[in-house]
Amino acid sequence: MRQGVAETRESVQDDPRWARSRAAILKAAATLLRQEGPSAVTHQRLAKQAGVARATVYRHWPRTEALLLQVMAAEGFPFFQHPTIPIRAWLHTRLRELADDLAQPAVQATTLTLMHGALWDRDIAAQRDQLVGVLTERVAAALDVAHDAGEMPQPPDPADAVAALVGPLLYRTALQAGAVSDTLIETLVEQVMTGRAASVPLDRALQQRSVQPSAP
Amino acid sequence: MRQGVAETRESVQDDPRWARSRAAILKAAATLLRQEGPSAVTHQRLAKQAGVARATVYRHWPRTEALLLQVMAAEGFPFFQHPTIPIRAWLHTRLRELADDLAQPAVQATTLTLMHGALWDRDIAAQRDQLVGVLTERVAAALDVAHDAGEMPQPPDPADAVAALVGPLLYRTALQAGAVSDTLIETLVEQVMTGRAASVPLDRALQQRSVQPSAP
DNA sequence: CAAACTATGAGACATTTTGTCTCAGTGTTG
DNA sequence: CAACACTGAGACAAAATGTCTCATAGTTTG
Repeated sequence: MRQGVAETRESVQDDPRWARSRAAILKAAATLLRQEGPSAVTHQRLAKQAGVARATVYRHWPRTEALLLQVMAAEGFPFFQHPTIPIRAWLHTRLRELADDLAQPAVQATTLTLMHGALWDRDIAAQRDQLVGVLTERVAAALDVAHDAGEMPQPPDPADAVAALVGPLLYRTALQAGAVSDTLIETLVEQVMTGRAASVPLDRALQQRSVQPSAP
Repeated sequence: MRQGVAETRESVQDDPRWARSRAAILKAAATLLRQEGPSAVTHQRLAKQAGVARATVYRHWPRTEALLLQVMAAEGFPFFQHPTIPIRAWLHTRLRELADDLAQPAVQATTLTLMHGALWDRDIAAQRDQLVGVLTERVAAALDVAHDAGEMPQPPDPADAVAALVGPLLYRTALQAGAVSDTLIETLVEQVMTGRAASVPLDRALQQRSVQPSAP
């Protein structure tokens, strides 16, 4: 970028004009994604929405895919951190936070665009894998705490536990288009914490993990 | 359609040429969706892929959105039919079928496009609601059978049960990008059938059901 | 403060894509 | 065989896309 001249100061861009444009475009991208979906995130629409010139959008993000990825990555993931005992109560609170977050249209837009786009875009798939990895690690840590505290008989497979806890929230939010009740959360926590059913000796759950996108 | 002349024979189109073109375009749409995603499903790409003229694609589907919806609706939903006792075993087999289906790239493409597109397209949202409705009804029927057979202490809320059963499969398939193990299925079935945790007297689960798309 | 930078806005420009239309050719039906 | 209807090929205007130039103005440096 930057007027064709090679970068002078590393890759850090501290020019306030550049930062302003970047912020405006990012905000515009988030708005367009939320209101009309990824297909509305074009350089032309972005320029109009952000109040900048079309060329400026091209200078910042030659490819809109990278911009969309930036929007999805910007969210961060402040959930399931710092487990405390009893884990049941902690889990309930965290799942409630996540459910409230997933109730927001903007979050639904980024989450589903991430899941959807990962099927065909290698970079989006990497972003998705990273998010899933973080989430699994945090829940695994919490389950360890619970087991150490004697709150669980046998620690389940972390990946399975995350699927059993978060999967229903996703289903309720994205497919049933409804609110997550505290009753549902309570049921899920109790089910997972009780550690019902078979343990996982040779679990083939993640055997084909992290598949690459593109045509099969 | 049809050369500008008003429709002569209702809306049924039995001309073999028309049927051939339609089938070729539908097949092309499914292929493009699976391999490159919804953004690749344009009239131009469809024409090339289907081996028909561009004008023909416009004649059949002036809007590609309707075509995509057709592709997603064409799948049907042959799952969770005809419950038999014991429901545990029946549920296990049905969930295995669904998981195997969800493992296919083509099914992932249509399913996630349905969830994703429903956020901004009213028609897609309707299609999604219909799918969810059918699924919930079938599982509810199965749970009734289980309860009548004394297999379950207290019948859970059907919507919650579906979320608890199918949600994890979706999470494993679409986010963790992994295979669904029989162990996971067994765990899920056991958790739901045991009817652990609070019953659902005044469940607010689906209070904001079937929200309309478009900008918030 | 003044000069050297550097991102921006506005627009030109060629190219591609999109949507609509016409018309001759041909498969289909009666 | 004759009337009908869909298709393919292409023309066409409009819109979108990607790249470029240059004057202007905001920013940093001396």
